[in-house]
Amino acid sequence: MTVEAPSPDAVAPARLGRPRDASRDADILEATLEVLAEHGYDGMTIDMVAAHAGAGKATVYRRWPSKADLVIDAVACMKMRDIDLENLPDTGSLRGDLVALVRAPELPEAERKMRVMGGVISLMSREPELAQAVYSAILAPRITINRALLQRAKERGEIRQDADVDKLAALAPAMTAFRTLAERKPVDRAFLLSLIDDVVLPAAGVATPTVHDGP
Amino acid sequence: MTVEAPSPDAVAPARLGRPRDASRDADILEATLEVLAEHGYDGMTIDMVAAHAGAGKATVYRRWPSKADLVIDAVACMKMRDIDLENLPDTGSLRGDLVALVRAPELPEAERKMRVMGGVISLMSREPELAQAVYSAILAPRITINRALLQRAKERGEIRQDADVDKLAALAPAMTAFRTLAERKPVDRAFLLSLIDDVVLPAAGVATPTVHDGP
DNA sequence: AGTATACGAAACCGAGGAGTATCGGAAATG
DNA sequence: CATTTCCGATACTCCTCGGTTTCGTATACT
Repeated sequence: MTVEAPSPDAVAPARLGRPRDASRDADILEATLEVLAEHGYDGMTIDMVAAHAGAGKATVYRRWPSKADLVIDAVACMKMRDIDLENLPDTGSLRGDLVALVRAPELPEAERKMRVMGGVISLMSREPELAQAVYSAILAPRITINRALLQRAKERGEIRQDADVDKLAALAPAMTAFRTLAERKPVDRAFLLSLIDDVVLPAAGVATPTVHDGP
Repeated sequence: MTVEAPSPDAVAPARLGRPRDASRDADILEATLEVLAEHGYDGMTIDMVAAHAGAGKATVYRRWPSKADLVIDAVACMKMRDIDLENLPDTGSLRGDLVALVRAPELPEAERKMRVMGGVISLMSREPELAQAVYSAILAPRITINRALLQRAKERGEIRQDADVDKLAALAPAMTAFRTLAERKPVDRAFLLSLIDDVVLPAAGVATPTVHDGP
């Protein structure tokens, strides 16, 4: 994304003048997400973001050419703080794996992701790049993890062999988004556990749906 | 909602001058929904709505005091064209009832409802009246119908006695909204039938999940 | 006819926000 | 120390859009 200035020595950019403070980038992106989650794309102004980041407007526009570019970048940069597919939970049972993904300290962050998505949803139709960023940063991580866990359970013979893994993998994210954005109710641990025990596991055809309350 | 002019004879308003053309109301509300579905709340301008309805801006503002009021009214007025709870389908089986609700000619209308909701989602947090209108006009009808059908199936002993009827009733609307707004894929008959057969019915614990293709 | 209002079209007003430019100061290079 | 660029702050331009008003015409009641 970043255009490199023409320099014969690519290793040492060695530009003139005061160098950019890289820490401002992260502050601005974080402020963007915060304002976005609270006010949505159109309710967010660059001044809000700058003030929230303790930065000047010029500092924002020196890094991103427009509001749209800033938002796309901010959304795309949410991707990282998630679980990598390498070390998934492996408790032996599908329920154990799913419950292991419900970690209380991450719930507010997950809920904010949903609110960010809500704040840009009406723009996604006209900005495919934004739609792509939302999908790969917010939706894909959870769906992909769920799919992997379900597929493993299927191969283990723990769930129905004709289970629709793709739909089941999207089930929890869909219900969570729905609850946050449409019903405007909180997504707490109880809701997620009930979702696992009363919807996902029964739909997957797990033999013994267990009682709530996890490890 | 309408304020009545002080008139001794309530039966005959008998106002002076040219009377309002009531047909403009419906045209403007319909135009509002159309523009809303395509551009979202902030992308929609009153001029767009007026042009789309073949009306003048003044005609709009003579009826609604502000853009927000117009949108709330337009959303609230979607409620009607839905099934009433009085004559639900009653085919004898839960699957039959659910499949009977999947009627091809109504799919585009249902999809537009979802896009309208998407265009307004970021505003629902700051406008409780709008959130209420969205819920009762778009979400509540489907959810309530599903809940009634599920409850009946439960009393019939067709589904698990410990099935979470409330969550199951919201399942299809949530997945449909998710598919339309987040995944941006079409909601066609095949998707809805697969949703019934591969997710809802298994989750409800129906004994024999049947093959796709309905009556 | 006379009056009062609704209609579509278009001009108009004012607020707010995206984006730019300027300023004094700070931090790097040479 | 000179130069160059970054920084936060702030003033400024330009344009869009919500909302109002005006105008010529149409349609009702009296």
